[in-house]
Amino acid sequence: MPSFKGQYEHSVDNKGRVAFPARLRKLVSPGAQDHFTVLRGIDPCLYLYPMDKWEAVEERITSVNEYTRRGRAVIRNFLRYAEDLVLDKQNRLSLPGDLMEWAGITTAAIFIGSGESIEIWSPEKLKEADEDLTFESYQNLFEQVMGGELDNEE
Amino acid sequence: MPSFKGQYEHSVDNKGRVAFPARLRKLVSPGAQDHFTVLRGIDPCLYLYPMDKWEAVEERITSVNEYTRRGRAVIRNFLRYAEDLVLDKQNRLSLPGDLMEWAGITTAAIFIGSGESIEIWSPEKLKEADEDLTFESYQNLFEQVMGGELDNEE
DNA sequence: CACTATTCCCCACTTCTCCCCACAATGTAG
DNA sequence: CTACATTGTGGGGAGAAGTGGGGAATAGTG
Repeated sequence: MPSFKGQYEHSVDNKGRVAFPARLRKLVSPGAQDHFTVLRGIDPCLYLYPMDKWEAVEERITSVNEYTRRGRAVIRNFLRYAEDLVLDKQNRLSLPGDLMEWAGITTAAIFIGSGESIEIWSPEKLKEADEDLTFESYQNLFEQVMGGELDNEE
Repeated sequence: MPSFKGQYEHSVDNKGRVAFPARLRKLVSPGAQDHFTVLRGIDPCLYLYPMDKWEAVEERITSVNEYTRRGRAVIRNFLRYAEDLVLDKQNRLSLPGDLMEWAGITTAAIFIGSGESIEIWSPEKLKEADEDLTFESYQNLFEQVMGGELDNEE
């Protein structure tokens, strides 16, 4: 199954709806049935998982030790900002207001295909995050990925 | 399977379409089924991978840990400038507008067979790159890379 | 129960993508 | 040299994708 890839900007209408990019839709497994889960990311953006990929994430989170305060804190703060979504008949998503606000998304959103999941950024926040992404750092990144020095910690 | 080789210039029409060189098409494995992935290169050009070759790249990228900010950044910034393409019925590619713009491709594109992949250059950028690399310095480079220190870094 | 707010389906319109047709240029076989 | 196939190039047009708004059904509130 091919990874999500590419970046696509779409406008958010005043009802909080965003078109889900058609190119990405073609990469969603039919098994996901237009069902997704969004949640806060560890960067200032939202993560969007199609249903079938989300199941793996749930397995990961349920494997966290729930009998420590650290473990409970992670579980609590991970899942409390997660929400299930379904595409409407026009292939749009209604992003929850609190998540949009947290991610700084107002009139436009940028979808970035990131392998197993999709990131949703406000254009402004993405621009900030991109300030330390020069062409040179992209070249280094490229060499890492293609060239072989990928330890799984990276 | 033979390596991609040779160089072919084709015009880009005002819909962003470029003919895929017939000579190269004959070298694409039937398993690729006219499917390709383009992405930014580490020189100011685009890289084009037939599907069967690209799959190995995806395997590498999906092995990166997606639960760290560093890993996320690697995945995001690598895949966001990549896009899947399919040849149309006239054996043409529709290059994405943002990638064309980044590579400076407007009315013409030069395909360069490069082993496992194909490079796509704007004629202007290629000329600049050629001017930076005289034949003499190419001779030295060639000897270094091919003749001697064959570590996988170069 | 009445009132408000929200959700989501449907419709309308614009833009874009891609299929199809056409044709010129090049290559190939007899 | 001629006949025919392949390749490269361009454009028209059907259908898909993106965007916005009206309005019915649903849920939340006092």
